[in-house]
Amino acid sequence: MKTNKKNELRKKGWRIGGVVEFLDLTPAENSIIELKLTLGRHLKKYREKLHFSQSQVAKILQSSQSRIAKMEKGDPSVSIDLLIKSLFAVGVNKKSLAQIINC
Amino acid sequence: MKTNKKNELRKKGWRIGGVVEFLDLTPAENSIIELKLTLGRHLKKYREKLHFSQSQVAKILQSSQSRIAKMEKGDPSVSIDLLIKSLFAVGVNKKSLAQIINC
DNA sequence: TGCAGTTATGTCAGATTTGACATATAATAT
DNA sequence: ATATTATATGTCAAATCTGACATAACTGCA
Repeated sequence: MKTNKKNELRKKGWRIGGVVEFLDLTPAENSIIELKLTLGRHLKKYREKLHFSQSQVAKILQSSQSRIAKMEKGDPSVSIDLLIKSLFAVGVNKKSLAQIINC
Repeated sequence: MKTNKKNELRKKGWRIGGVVEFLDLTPAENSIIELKLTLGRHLKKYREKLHFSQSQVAKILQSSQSRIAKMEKGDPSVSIDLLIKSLFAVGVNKKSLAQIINC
């Protein structure tokens, strides 16, 4: 992984786990981070397609505007669980989730 | 949702959230539970294909045998995060993850 | 410009998830 | 039958994630 890419992630708050701070991410770690970013991007896409604000989506999800923002921005404090729950809640089904993940 | 199906889930420890204990799950809630069960089943499938024991996989994942068992059994204490991390760690890629989810 | 609506970022107490452990049960071999 | 190895289940302290809140930054618009 290129160092500037890693710095970009670090800037976003990603802690590149403990001892391996200065080593490359494993493929699995990479995939997880990529996946979160992808899911967040698509959440935003769906929300915008529905012409909803983050606050409106937050209400539907019983969450908060700030958390929606974090999801869409790929904040490391957000779990894949929450991202997938949110996508389902805005009407994404298994099939489209699979497409999102595959891309 | 059929009552006996719901009892089956309840037996496994699923709490059918608070007030709606006696109501059907929302489609989103349903999808999440289904997804966890699917991911767990496939984790087991991959592990067995590799001829690994749960303990061996646990070591790779820096987890524990009991948590692997819980993942494979669809225990409600397991997150989608952990399931997906585990699948990646045993060699599943985005494409096959998408296939798993879609099925 | 100032204002209203929206999104971004930081913080934190409470909730959830975690690995680890003990121990039970199941499967397999000798 | 009884070791051995594998899997299942319950518990819990520590780690992580959550909604909520404050507040900053951005966006368009009168």
